[in-house]
Amino acid sequence: MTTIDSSCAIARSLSVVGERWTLLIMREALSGVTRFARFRDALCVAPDVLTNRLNTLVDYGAMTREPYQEPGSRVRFAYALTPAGRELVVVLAALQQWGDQHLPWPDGPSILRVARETGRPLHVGFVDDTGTEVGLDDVDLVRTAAYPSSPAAGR
Amino acid sequence: MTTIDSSCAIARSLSVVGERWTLLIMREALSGVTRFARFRDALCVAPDVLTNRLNTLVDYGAMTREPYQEPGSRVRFAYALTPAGRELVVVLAALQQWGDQHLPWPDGPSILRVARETGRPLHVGFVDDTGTEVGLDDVDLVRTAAYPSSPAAGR
DNA sequence: CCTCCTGAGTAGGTCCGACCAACTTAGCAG
DNA sequence: CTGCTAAGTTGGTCGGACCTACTCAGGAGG
Repeated sequence: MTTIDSSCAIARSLSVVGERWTLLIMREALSGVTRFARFRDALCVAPDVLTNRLNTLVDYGAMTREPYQEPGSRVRFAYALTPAGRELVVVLAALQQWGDQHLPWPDGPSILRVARETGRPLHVGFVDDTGTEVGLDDVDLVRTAAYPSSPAAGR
Repeated sequence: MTTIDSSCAIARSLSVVGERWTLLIMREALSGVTRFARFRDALCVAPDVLTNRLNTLVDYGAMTREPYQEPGSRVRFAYALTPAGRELVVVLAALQQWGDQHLPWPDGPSILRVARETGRPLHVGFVDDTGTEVGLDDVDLVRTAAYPSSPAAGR
């Protein structure tokens, strides 16, 4: 996936988070995991692949790699989400919502999205600049002048 | 990706749409593409890979494969989005929004999301059951009883 | 009739990346 | 000085992505 230079924002995002394991790594990170071995053990992902994915996440600003030192231990490295990385919760929640609806699981959802303040259930949707929600059928994707006219340029 | 039987809805969704090309195929489908050759030419994807991806999308209910016949031509097949497939616009828009914000492109966004009725710009976000938007920091992901306790079960 | 063209794939070979297991390196604990 | 652990690196295998060429069916044109 070397399409980071695509004019399509979807393709650019996918070049960062579209490889295998990456979004599952972000799921773990959002639930508080920061260390290499915990990612590896939680996901059973091969260490070389994990190294690779963490590096691209750091390279593109979704995570930071920072040394830390627990008392009585040597310096180690922690992977922390950046604000940009934290915003991927929208993508993850959208995938989760889709999976819950269209690929249901006998026991029901294993994770719910609720508002921290009110406890109300949440869903992911489209909102306009006045804060009112808009249904999927009212969403229009319009091309700007930046849209490429040549074929295959949207790759 | 044979994790369609995961208890995690994110992992299940990714087993359907998480492979390379799949979400780009859905992007084309959402902009009206229905035929094999048009997908292939728009994305420059290898035909065997395209066959494979279209089949899994059909298998899991995101698309249908239906024969059609243009006058003066033999029967061919069209790939059409199902309602479930159309709902993936939320995932695509979330990826697009993230890419526009964090991996910007010199010419600016090539596609905008606007409300069909009002023309107002749209973004993807969390909405509660009263229709009010909730900021990312107010989103809480809570585990239900269906959440697996064994390690690596969330894969 | 024979040939060409087009749409929708299938088939064969190459190569890269995921996977697995073993090894490494650095520091602390006993 | 021997283990133990965290955080990787390295080497080999194998499946899937990739590219090219081929197939197959039905018009259209000559």
